Amino acid sequence: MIALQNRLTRYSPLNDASWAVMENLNRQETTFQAREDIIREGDTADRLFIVKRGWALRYRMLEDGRRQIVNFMLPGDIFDLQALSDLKADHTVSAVTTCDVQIVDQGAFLQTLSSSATLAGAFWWAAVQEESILREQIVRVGRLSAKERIGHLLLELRNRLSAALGREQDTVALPLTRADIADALGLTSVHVSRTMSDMRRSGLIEEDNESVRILDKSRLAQICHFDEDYLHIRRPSSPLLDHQNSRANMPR
Amino acid sequence: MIALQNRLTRYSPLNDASWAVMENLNRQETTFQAREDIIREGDTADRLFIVKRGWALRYRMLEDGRRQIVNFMLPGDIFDLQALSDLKADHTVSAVTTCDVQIVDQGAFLQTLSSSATLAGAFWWAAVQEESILREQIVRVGRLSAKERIGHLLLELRNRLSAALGREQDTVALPLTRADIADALGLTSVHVSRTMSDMRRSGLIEEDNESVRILDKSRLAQICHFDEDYLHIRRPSSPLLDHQNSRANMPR
DNA sequence: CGCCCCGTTGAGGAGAGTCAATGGCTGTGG
DNA sequence: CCACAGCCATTGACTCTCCTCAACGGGGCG
Repeated sequence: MIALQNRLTRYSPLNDASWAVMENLNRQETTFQAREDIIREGDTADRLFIVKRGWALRYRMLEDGRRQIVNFMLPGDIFDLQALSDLKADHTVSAVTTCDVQIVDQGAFLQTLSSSATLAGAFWWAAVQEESILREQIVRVGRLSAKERIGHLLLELRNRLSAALGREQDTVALPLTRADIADALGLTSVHVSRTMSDMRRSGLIEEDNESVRILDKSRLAQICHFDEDYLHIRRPSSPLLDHQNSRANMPR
Repeated sequence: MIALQNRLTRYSPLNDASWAVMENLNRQETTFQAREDIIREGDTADRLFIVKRGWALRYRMLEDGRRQIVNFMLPGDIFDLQALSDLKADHTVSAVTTCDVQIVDQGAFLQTLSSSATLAGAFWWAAVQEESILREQIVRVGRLSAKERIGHLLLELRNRLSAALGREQDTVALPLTRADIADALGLTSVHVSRTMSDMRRSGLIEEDNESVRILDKSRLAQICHFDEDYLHIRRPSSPLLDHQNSRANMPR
């Protein structure tokens, strides 16, 4: 709940009425077990999902067994907002940990957009950020070395989790195996293991029981070409968010 | 014009009124020369762009000179729709060839969405497809070999250009250097050159003066794990597109 | 004509992959 | 309570894809 609240109010405050509307969407909350599929390739994209607790990830599988993780969904993240289209999903989303997910169908979503411009703005921001994360993932996988990719991902997760929690954290619970990290970064689990060991030895990170501590955020960011402002988006005064009078037809 | 028409009417026909609205947006059309920047890193994202003629590309530059091309914009493509947020752009868009670009500001865009649900739907679809292309790029760069990446990209461009032209084409003009292809795929121009020479020798493609001919689409698709249905999205009957009565606040 | 950009090719090197073995941890069942 | 299976992280040895550096040649253009 806190995570979603932080997410939705990140760019503009929500009044009580808007919040009440959100609460109202709460009817269909489902818990998925770790490794359980939330969306399967081929499912029709006619609902959107909000992570209340736990982690999920989106991946695509090749016929020969290769897997590419496209992105991670953390508490407070709204996903398949963009995909909402009644098309068949071309990827699978599955739970990393036990995961409480709020499922919102199209109708309810459209109602929500109609009833609150503030909420509509919040959803819009979530979508903008989602695409920004995809672009960053392309740069990471396409042009960074193994060490840079890992550090860069850790910093992104650190920042996103800090935002969800509402306070800066340098130690983050990381419920991922080496194979998960490898499949997200276009590497192998063996090489991820080697590289993270190096990073530990060189004093960049510490690891302890499924959690990682970033020892020197600025140094790591510099090494990995991580833009410290990335996702630290301050609220601009956008007509998109304040367009009470010109109600658009297009959701989102 | 044909390209944009094909794009906008891909999923649902446009009536004359909607089309008139589109024409009306035509006021601010700009021509960019090859290599000229259309959007610079740091620019405020307060306009959207429609490619009328030519190619453009979006890239991110690292301080040490590495470049990652995030995606290509072809005739008919609408871009920065998703980014529309008054944030500072974290990437640059520049023209590949001489490029006619229609620039639409936020106000005009919102007006358009309000005035035509059909157009709103068309824009929505463009956004869905844009994100789908980004996800595909992640899989390509993350998990495919050099040969697979190149073939996969060629097939995507072939299909997108065919859609823009309104008929299937196996020979496509490819105004990209080896370095461009390399920076899109996370390779070096030397290796792209070598690999494409191999592909020519093994009878997968032919090249002639800035254009590529795909000799056996099915075989190439199989080799590269390219989903032939990718982007061949048929129009589903989505409430999102027919929601005349519940006008949403959120643009797009 | 000469410059520059681009594609190509060769030689050698490096980063990441493959295969395989080991050891720790956890869960389970006798 | 212990034995064993299964999963995961780690490490070593070796391989291979892709990179780096460099040279050469063709074509466009001033």
